[in-house]
Amino acid sequence: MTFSPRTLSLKDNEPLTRSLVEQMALRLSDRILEGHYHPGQRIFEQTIADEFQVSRGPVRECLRLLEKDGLITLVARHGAQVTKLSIEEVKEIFDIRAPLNGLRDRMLAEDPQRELWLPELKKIVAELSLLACSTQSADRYVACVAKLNHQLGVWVSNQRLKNILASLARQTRRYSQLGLSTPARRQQSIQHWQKMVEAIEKGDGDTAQSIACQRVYDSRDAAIHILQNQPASASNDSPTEIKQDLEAREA
Amino acid sequence: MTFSPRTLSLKDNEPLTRSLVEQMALRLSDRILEGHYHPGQRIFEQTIADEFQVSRGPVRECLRLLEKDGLITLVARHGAQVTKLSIEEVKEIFDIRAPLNGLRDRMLAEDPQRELWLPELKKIVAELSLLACSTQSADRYVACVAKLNHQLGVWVSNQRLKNILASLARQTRRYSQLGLSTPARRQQSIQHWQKMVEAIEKGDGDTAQSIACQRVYDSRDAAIHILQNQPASASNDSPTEIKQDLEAREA
DNA sequence: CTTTGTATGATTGTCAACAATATTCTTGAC
DNA sequence: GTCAAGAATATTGTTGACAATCATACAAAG
Repeated sequence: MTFSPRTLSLKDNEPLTRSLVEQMALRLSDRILEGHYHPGQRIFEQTIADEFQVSRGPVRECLRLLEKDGLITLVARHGAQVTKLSIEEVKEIFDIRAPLNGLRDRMLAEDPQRELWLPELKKIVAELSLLACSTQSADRYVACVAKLNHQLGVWVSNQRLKNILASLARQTRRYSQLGLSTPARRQQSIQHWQKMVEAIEKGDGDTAQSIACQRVYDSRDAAIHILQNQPASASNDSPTEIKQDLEAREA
Repeated sequence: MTFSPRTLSLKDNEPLTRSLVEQMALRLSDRILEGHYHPGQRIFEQTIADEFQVSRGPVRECLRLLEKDGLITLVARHGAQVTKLSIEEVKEIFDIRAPLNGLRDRMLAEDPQRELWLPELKKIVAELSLLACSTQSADRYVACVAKLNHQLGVWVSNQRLKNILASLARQTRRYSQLGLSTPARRQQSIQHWQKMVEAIEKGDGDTAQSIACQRVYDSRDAAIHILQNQPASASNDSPTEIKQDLEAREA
């Protein structure tokens, strides 16, 4: 049991530059984002430890990381549960994303070396335009927007900005999808992106910033509108989450 | 040893709503911010554990928290050291603070209930004006600005924004002080604050936002200017920090 | 029928010991 | 004197066990 647990208890092909705890955090956050756990569901240390064939120590550190990332909520002497955001909290996060996306896109528009990555950007936006026309490809459109945002993060020089934006995007992933569920919204979205490319090409930071800001506010409003009309997915207020406890246990 | 370690190993008067780990994180970050540890200094788990009279388990969780807060840097299989920021990194953080402070002050200016806290705000700004005139009270001026920023955080409704801003402010605390070291800069600073109060009183979100943004950029430029002319405090590039290791061990 | 107290199990919080790795020190050759 | 290899030490990574706390179920009293 004790021979080289770091390489054995997880996928061997993953790089060892990341610690065991960080690898677990990555895989756990994937599970949460893919909907394997649902909001409000409790997460038990021993369960996770068994699944990863690790003791509870590293699991606890891992949960601290996920808490700081906003994906789970830790209550002292009660444990962890997948973060369940109220409509107000979703709005809060989008409100923060707006000016930060504005900053990012301004920096990109004012990047002296933007010629290096502009072709790649145009390619993705073109791909996006095709998907936007199709009426039934909401998932693929969302995936492409995610890819686009990821690439923009790669090209931006401010590493901390990149990390904060990635964290906020993760926290609102499921709600961003909501905002792009109608073809009309996707049309609006693609127009924003096209104008963004223009602004970046011209080096117009002001325009790029305001477009980015507006784009986030539009997703915010669309998401909130849907959430308010379908309160089932965000208003389950049973205080103790008993059913979900049982689900977690029988798994 | 085992009788109620949670209340015994730390100050008894602290509230128990916070876990032991969070209490330690608070006290450790205080130490870092007060300069008890200097940038680049290594932090050993066992040393901290001994000082707080706990085992290394909680200390490790605590260090994970501080890492996410940017106060320490964790390297796998090497340990923790107090984060040492390059000039570029300091600039990065200020660049993020600018639009977020802008958002905060816009939200404050557009708060329908701002009448409730405006008098208190005016009082602090008045206090600041007095300190700005005095030529030798840099420390007290900095402290007052910190109090002001803290209060603004209390009044803003977006909890996440408040937390992110607080974290970024902590990371740049020692550099913000640098930016306010000259009386001229303090004069510039107080003028910004006075215009801010006006804008908030009028409910002028646009102006409040742009003033806040400019205020951060001014501190950024002042801090960077000083850092570039006094590179001693940020360019100690000895890779292993040997001397500081020794200091830490003999303590 | 509701409520209160109690017992029981489940879960988190902490610890001390061990394993694995990194660092420092010593020794020796050149 | 400088460098390299190996030993010794220091430090981090992980574990299993125990203590403290929480939640639930159940019984008894009102």
